[in-house]
Amino acid sequence: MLAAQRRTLLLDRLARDRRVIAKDIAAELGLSEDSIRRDLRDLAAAGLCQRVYGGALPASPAIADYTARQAVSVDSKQRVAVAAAALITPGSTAILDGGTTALAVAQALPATLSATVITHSPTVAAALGTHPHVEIYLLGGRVFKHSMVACGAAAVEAASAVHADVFLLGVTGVHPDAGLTTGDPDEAAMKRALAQRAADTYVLASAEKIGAASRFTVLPLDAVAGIITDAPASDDTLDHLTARGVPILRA
Amino acid sequence: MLAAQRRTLLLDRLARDRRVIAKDIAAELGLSEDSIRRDLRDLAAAGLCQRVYGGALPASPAIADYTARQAVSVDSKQRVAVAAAALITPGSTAILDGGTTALAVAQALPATLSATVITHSPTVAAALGTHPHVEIYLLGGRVFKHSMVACGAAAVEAASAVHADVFLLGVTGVHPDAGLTTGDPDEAAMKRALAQRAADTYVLASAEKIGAASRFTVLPLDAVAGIITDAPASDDTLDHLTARGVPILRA
DNA sequence: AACATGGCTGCATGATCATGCATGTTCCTG
DNA sequence: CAGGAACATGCATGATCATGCAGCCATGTT
Repeated sequence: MLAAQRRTLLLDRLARDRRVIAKDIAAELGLSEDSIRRDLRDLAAAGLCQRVYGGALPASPAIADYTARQAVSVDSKQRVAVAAAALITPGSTAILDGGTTALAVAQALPATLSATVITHSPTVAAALGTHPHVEIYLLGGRVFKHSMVACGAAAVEAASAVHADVFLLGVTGVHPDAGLTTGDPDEAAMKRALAQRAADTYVLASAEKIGAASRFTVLPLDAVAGIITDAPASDDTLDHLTARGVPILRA
Repeated sequence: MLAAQRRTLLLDRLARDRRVIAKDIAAELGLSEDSIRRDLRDLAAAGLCQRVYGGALPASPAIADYTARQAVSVDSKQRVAVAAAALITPGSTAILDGGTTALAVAQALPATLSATVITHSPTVAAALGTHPHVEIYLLGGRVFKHSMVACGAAAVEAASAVHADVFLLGVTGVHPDAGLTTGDPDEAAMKRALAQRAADTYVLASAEKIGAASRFTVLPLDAVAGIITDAPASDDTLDHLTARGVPILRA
């Protein structure tokens, strides 16, 4: 782990847990507390966190949000993202959903990839800006702040004009009965509209999503071409899904 | 392996793993760490990655925007941005252009601002994500990579559906004869369409833009409500503009 | 064929940085 | 107020870095 990565890890934890304890992080990373303290001191000097006795607190909600975008490497989402990125083949057209996992997919695309990516997420589009050979098509509309995606009637309308080979769909739950779910009705409608515009829909489902269900159904399970997950092979929910004929792609 | 191939390999690894460690890559490719370091140094200079102690990290979109292009006149843009941010008043609706100066405006908005911002730049929209009370409306279309804004027929069409109080327009040149200019015809058309949708258009023009002219005219000088600049008060070009009745707002 | 040029590479050098430990200080808790 | 935990600081060590230099190779020129 690079020292610079450790700092983003600290900011990430800060955003997630709303606090950081120097001793715990030192033990977790196998470093001396001195190094962690030095990091926290420097981050505080840069205004990125607030130093307190025993650890640190977030500097402000805005900063915490900003840093949360820079996810740290080898975690569950990253594995799923790398596997999903392989589905966007050179020359193809893909629809990329919003959310943190889809953002990780955008960042995991090889820098040399030549393809067309359609997205309703400004964050994803911004991340794709560093890929010189990726054509970006942005779907506009009212931006739903929680997940930073364009939703609503205008966005659905804009989606109706596109066609793609694959749609990489992010959800908050994959459940044997409830199907694929998310937390907002407008978001669900937008995802549903996007699924209709692609030949194949693949679901991005890091391990914690498997077996979970949110309030609004996006699609039934049999409407997708595959579910990409890093959940362990012995997962009961996955066995149910496999029994129903839903292809599981191991990340 | 050619040196150029090695660089693309580094960028791909960076996308896949979210980091690169100089020592590991050197061992893997059978090269000295010096060569890898040289590569990373050059890639960082090109804005394609971020050099850190021990290796490199991916360049974040915002950073790529700033470093790759005008790392110059950052202070100048910042002053203009702060002055322009004051034009987006609480409760109003503003159209915010793309480009680095407009991005600076987005970042200069107070965190407590309650307003509606319409933009065709995914980068600007992403930056506004941290403002909890700013309603974001995204205009979609094909994204023009150089300045990261949606352009083309679909974007112009989407623009026709909105209405705003002010439009903060970014240009590359403000010239007494050529008027307000930019470097791309589609971009110019999009900016023109946006100007029609706002009651007042203000131009973001940091000092180096004054007196410059690019190839495509966006608007004549008398079509705008004001030009926001930090150019010195004794500037000849500004005197010409003032003589023609164009209001100058000092940043 | 002989030579010059320029890019790429590896090595050596001194500088810089990250880290852990020791020391003395400050802070929290009971 | 006492004990212990957390802290800042200085220092030693090893890793990493920038720079300059020399060798190698491909290319183009005489």
